[in-house]
Amino acid sequence: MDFSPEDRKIIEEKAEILKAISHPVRLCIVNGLLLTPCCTVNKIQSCLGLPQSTISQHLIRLKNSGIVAGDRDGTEVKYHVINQDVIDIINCILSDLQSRKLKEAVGK
Amino acid sequence: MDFSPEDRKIIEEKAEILKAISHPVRLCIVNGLLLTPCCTVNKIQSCLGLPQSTISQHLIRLKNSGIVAGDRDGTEVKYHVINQDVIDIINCILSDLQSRKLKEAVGK
DNA sequence: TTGATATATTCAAATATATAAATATATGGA
DNA sequence: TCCATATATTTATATATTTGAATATATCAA
Repeated sequence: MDFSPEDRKIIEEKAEILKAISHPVRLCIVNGLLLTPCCTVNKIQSCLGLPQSTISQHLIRLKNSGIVAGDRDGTEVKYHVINQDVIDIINCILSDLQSRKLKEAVGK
Repeated sequence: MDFSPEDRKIIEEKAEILKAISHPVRLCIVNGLLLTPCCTVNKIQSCLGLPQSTISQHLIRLKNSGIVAGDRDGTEVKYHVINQDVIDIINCILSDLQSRKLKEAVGK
């Protein structure tokens, strides 16, 4: 168990990704964006019931970490997840919650 | 995309796990413990070249988050990973690094 | 241009985290 | 018991993060 500078760099990059999704609000946002891609800030805000600036700041954090990307559509910006590690991690640890959500969606 | 209190609780718990492994030193420790289980604090310390108290504190953080457990063996304490989510996540995002390490180990 | 809506940015305050030296505790052997 | 080794805890300091109000910007329509 010994790490080269290259190994350490990989570990630091992965740690940065984990840190970006390790906040409940951001994990919620990313999980939501996987279930319902192309949400706007407004939609996310009304789901989570937090101030607009708080949501915006979390989204920018996620964008700066390369986890989400936003496409402007008129006055709105639609976000979606672009990082495969994050997709894998969430499919891994939130699969139960996700499949339950999908069932609910079908039930409607 | 709407979350019940139960969903939120799940998300908070998972976020807590992610946060615990989102620090480079702790990610390094956990990754190392998966490759080489039952390391002592001393061994981890000499691998990472950090003060003993720093390593100990990170290990305690990991223990308090339910990610590792330590077994005392005389004066030593041997740690290993006990959290399946964490095992899955690391197998997911550090598989390249891990398989390289395993090859190196075989090559010796 | 003006107004309405959506999103981003700035700012200050509160809170949390990371670090390492110093110290304390635990264990086993002489 | 006393000593050596290993690990845990305390403490102080530095740094980072989170929050939301206030403000700024962007886009479109009238």
